[in-house]
Amino acid sequence: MTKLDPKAPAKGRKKSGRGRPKQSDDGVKARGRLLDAAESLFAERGFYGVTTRQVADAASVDVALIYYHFKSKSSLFDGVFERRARPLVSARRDSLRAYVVNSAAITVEGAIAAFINPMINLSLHGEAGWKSYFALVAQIDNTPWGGEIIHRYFDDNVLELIDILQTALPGSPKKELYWAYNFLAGSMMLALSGTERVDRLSKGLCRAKDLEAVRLRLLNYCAGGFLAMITAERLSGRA
Amino acid sequence: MTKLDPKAPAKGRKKSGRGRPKQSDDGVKARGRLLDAAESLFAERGFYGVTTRQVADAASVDVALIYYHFKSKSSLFDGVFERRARPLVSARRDSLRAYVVNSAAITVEGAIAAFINPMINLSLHGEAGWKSYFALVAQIDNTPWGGEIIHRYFDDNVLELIDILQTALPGSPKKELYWAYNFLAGSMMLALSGTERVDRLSKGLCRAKDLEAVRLRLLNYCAGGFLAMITAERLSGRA
DNA sequence: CAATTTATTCAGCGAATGTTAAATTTAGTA
DNA sequence: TACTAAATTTAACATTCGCTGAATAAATTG
Repeated sequence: MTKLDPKAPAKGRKKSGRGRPKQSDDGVKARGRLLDAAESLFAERGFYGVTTRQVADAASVDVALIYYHFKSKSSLFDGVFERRARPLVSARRDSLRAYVVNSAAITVEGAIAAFINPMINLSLHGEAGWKSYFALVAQIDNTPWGGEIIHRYFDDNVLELIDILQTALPGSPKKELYWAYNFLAGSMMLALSGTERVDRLSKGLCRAKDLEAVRLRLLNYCAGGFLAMITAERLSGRA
Repeated sequence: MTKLDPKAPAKGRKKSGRGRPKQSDDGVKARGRLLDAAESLFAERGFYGVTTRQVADAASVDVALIYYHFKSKSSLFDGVFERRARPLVSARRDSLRAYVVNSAAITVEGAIAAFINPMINLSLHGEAGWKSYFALVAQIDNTPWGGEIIHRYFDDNVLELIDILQTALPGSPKKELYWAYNFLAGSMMLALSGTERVDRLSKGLCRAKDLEAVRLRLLNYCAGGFLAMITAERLSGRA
C-alpha cells in the first residue's frame, strides 16, 4: 500500500511566545488558519488519517489552540465542513432559481448546468480552499457515515433541482429522477475530487484539473443519461 | 459530526489458549477471519479509522496474529484489497471477451452491461464480503492516495472496455471515451458503495440495496450518457 | 518417537493520540 | 489606570497505537 506520507514535522515555527498575539502579528487569524490547514489535511487523508498536531503544525500554531477555538477534533471537522457548505448551498440555490426565472423554456441540460456550474466556478475561480473542500466532500460522500452529513447540508438543493427537472420532463416519475440524480452525483463528485484517475487512465490525454473540459462533457453526459433513462422507463412502462 | 461509533470492545472471546489450535477447532482459518474482519471494518471507517486491535477482536484472535500472517497493518490492507481484486478482474475480463465473441453486433449498452454485470452479480449473489469490498473500493476511489491502487489493479479492465466501446462508436476519439468512462465510474462506485444516499434523498422511494433497480437504470443512464457526449462532440467538432 | 515447523496467545515497549489545566500576554472596557 | 476578557503557549495527563519477543501447543517430518 502506498498511501500518503504523513510527512514529518515540517514545523512552521509558531512565532511569538505565550499570550495573546499583537494585532499586527499577521492578518489572518489563527482560527482561520486552523480551518484552512484542517481542510487541506482532511481532504488528503480523511478525518481519521489526520492528527490534531498535524493540523496545528500546518497552521503554525499550538495543538491546544484547536481545543480553544473548537472544542474537539470532531467539532473542528464540523467547522471545516460548515464553513463552505453555507455559501455553496446559497450559490446553488440562487443559480437554480435564476435559471427558472430567466429562461424561456426549462430544459434538462439547463437545469443540470445551473446545478453544476456554481461548483465548477468555485473550484476554478474561488479561493484555493474550495478545491480541498470538494475533495473532502467527495470522500465523505462515499463513506457510510458521511450520508447523514451530506443529506443535512445538501439535499434541499437537490430536491429543488429535481423539482425543476420534473417540469422539464413532464410526467416522469420522481423515483426515476432520484435514481438519475444519484448517478449524476457520483460522476460529479469524482470529477471534482481532484483525484487524477482519468489522467492515469488516459496516460495524460485527459486532465482532471481541466474543469472546463469537465463542465462541457459532464453536462452532455448527464443530460443524455437523464433523457435516456426516462425514455427507457417510458418504453418499458415500469413503475 | 456523527461518524461511526468505534463501538466498544465486543470481544468475541478468543477461545482456546496458547499454541497452535487443533484442526477441528473451526473450519475457517484465522488468516481468513482476519481478512474478513479487516475488509468489513476498513469498508466502514477506512484504513486510518480502524485499529489493528479492532480487527483482531472482530476476528476473535489476538492482535499479534495480524503481524504473524501479514507483516503490518498496511500489508493487511493490501491483502484485503488483492484477495478480491484478482477474481473480480478475471470475471470482468471474461465477461467482456464473451460479449465480443458471442454478440452479433457490438453496442454501447451491451459493452457497458458486460462491464457492470460482474460487479452487480458478485454483490448480489457472491459471498457477503463482496458488499464490503465494493464499499471499500468506492471509498478508495475517491481518495487522493487511492488512485495508484485502483490504477494498478483495475485499469487493464477499463482499457479493454474502452477498446470495445470504440468499435461500437466508430470514429469517436479515445479522449472522449476516457472522460465518459470516468463519469460512469463515479456513478457505478457510488451505486455499489452501500451508502444509502438515494434512500434518504427519496425518503425511501428508492432503495440503494435494490441492485436490480440499479442495474437496469445505470445501464440506460450510462449508455445514454456515452452516446449524448459523443454526439455533442461530433456536432461541435471539437478535438 | 524426537525434532522441527507452524499457528497461536501473552505481556509489554516506546511513540503517538486526543485532550486539559495552568500560565502568560495582549486587547478591550470601566 | 485597573480589571476583565480573549488568545495564545507550556507542560503534561491517561489512553491507545502499531508492533515485537517470548512462551506454548499442535501439526508435520524424519
